[in-house]
Amino acid sequence: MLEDRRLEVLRAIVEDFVLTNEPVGSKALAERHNLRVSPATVRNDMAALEEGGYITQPHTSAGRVPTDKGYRLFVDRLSSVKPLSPAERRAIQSFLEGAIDLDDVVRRSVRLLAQLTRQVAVVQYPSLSRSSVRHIEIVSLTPARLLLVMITDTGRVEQRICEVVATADDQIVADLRSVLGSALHGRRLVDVPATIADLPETVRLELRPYVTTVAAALLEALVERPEERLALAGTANLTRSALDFTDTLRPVLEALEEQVILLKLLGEASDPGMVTVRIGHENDVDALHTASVVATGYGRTGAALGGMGVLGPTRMDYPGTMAAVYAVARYVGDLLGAD
Amino acid sequence: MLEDRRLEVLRAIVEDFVLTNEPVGSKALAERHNLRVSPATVRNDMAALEEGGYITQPHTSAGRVPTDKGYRLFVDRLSSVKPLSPAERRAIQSFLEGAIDLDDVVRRSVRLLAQLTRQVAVVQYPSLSRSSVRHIEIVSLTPARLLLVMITDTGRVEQRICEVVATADDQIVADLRSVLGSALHGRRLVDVPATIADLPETVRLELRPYVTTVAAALLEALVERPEERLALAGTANLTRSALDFTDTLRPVLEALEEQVILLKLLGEASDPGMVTVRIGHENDVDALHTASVVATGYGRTGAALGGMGVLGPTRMDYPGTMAAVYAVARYVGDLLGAD
DNA sequence: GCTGGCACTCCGCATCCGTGAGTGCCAAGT
DNA sequence: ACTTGGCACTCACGGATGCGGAGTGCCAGC
Repeated sequence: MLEDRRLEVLRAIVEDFVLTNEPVGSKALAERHNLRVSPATVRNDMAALEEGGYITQPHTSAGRVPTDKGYRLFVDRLSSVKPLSPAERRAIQSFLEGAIDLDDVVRRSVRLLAQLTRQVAVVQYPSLSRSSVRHIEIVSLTPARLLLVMITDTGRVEQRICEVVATADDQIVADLRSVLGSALHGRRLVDVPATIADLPETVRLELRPYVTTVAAALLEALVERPEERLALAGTANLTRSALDFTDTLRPVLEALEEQVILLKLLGEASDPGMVTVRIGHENDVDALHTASVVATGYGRTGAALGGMGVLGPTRMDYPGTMAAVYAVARYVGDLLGAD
Repeated sequence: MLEDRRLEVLRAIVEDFVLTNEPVGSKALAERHNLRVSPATVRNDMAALEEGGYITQPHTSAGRVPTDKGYRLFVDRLSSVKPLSPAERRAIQSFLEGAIDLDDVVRRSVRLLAQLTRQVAVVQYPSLSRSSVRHIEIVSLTPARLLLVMITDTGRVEQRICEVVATADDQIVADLRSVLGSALHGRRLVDVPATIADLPETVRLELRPYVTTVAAALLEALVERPEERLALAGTANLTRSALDFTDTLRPVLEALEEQVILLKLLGEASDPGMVTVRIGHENDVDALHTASVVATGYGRTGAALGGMGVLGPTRMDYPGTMAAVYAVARYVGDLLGAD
């Protein structure tokens, strides 16, 4: 009973603080939420919560503010999923359905997410390593220069130019195409290196050097570029919450320019259907110690195509944000999965 | 003689203000730059310059600050081109030479530009409309679904999925490929619509519906997407100069998310070898009235592949920025032109 | 037309309350 | 064992005040 009320107080603090961005005091709390107890009682509970490290006061005799730990408890135990309104769902659907290709899907998703949450949104392109080869094309640009184009089942197109030692005539290019095509078609990208390793030995002698070179180029493309692509939107939303420049905003903007960091944020949360939240110091990147990340994966359960999520101040509407991220990820997953 | 000194004073004001970000007064000016006249004289000149609208004072009895008009005069008549140091040139070259493909070139350029200028950098991908077709590929995904891939001479790859009414067997796909390939190979993209308009009539009856559909899809891809791609970097640099949030930074960040706006900024300055500067209110976008844009085109003179540039506060090191933009554009142009 | 001198303006900074919101603690009530 | 009202205390915030200094405009003299 007592414990229950304390949690209720914490929830009230979080909700009020998220709403007003001002430290919340005992009196206002007792009034606005019908806690049916006096401010004095609330004060006692607050003292206990502060003792436990869930809230803190910016300075003596100011209201209380949730700590990272407080938000964590809120997210884990106190927040109920806030379903989107039918209007929102329809908006998502219709907005995404207008997309004409993969690029467009990703760009639309990221903008949508940024608008819905009023935060910074990040969407990862379908991961190469998790998709498989739909088609391989080889085009000769000049006799000694080949262009390899690889198309994945998610619609991603990767290209790479490759120099061959001797000139390759049309027959050779055609042969190369068929050799690679039949060897790789349908393979998952992670399996490609193993598959092409001993490919040269299986072809006639004349073709061997070409296959070797092309295989090497392909390998290089796959290794040198586990580089996943990302789309970003809504950075302007950062100005909504950040209060000072050099301490808060700059480091975050800098972090957002680092693909590696962003990928890390998304990567650890890649299970579709499961929205993960990382709050403040739970982010191991220093620059993001005052930020929270709400992320999930999209695609088939157990085999995510990529991740998406939003980043905002710890003071954030978690239920709403989580709902939005979840919903968009689902739609995008359906859209790309159906292909 | 008199006129000369006034200009010299203006230059000194601009240089000092860019350096210190503080209104500059007559005394400091007379000391730091060897003008060989007394502060009082400088004051007279300043009064004249203010009269002419080149400088202004934030409040009575503060130093002077250049106006947009003042910067304009400075850029047009007072700034000498500041050549990059050999070290910088080498850095640019080696940094760009590591690029492995078009995407990489663009990404590297934009980061490089942001670092060199410490501003926000924008680079446009080689414009579709100005490049020509190197190769067209058609892949059948499912019998009724074709994937069109178009590769341009700048290395850009555009793709589009296309549904055909009846199923297309391998023979048909091969025919389609050869018809389109021979019709379009080497054509400039702007000429493609005209070329494919009457293509259906030239092929055997059986093939006609397919050609019609595919041609329509291609057209759609070209029309619906004059959409040029852009890369952006260095937004964190905005925090260096902007002083308040909602009035300065937010609108700029918002503007930066609008492709259309960015393209406009670059588009008007697309002549390679010619660096254009747009200062403050010369930008017709309201949000950028306190910003300056330094831009140029890259590629062959008279036939630019795309634009690139940086955006920063009007209080900016114009000579240095212009030199950097110019240099990077040249290298990128060479790199892509050589292909 | 340049220069020194002088009075003037006004920003920035520090200082100084007064106010009020909010707290912690305690003693009394249930 | 909780809850409650009362009370003294703390401290950020905002407005008022005062001061120093940088910078200006103007004028008279060189």
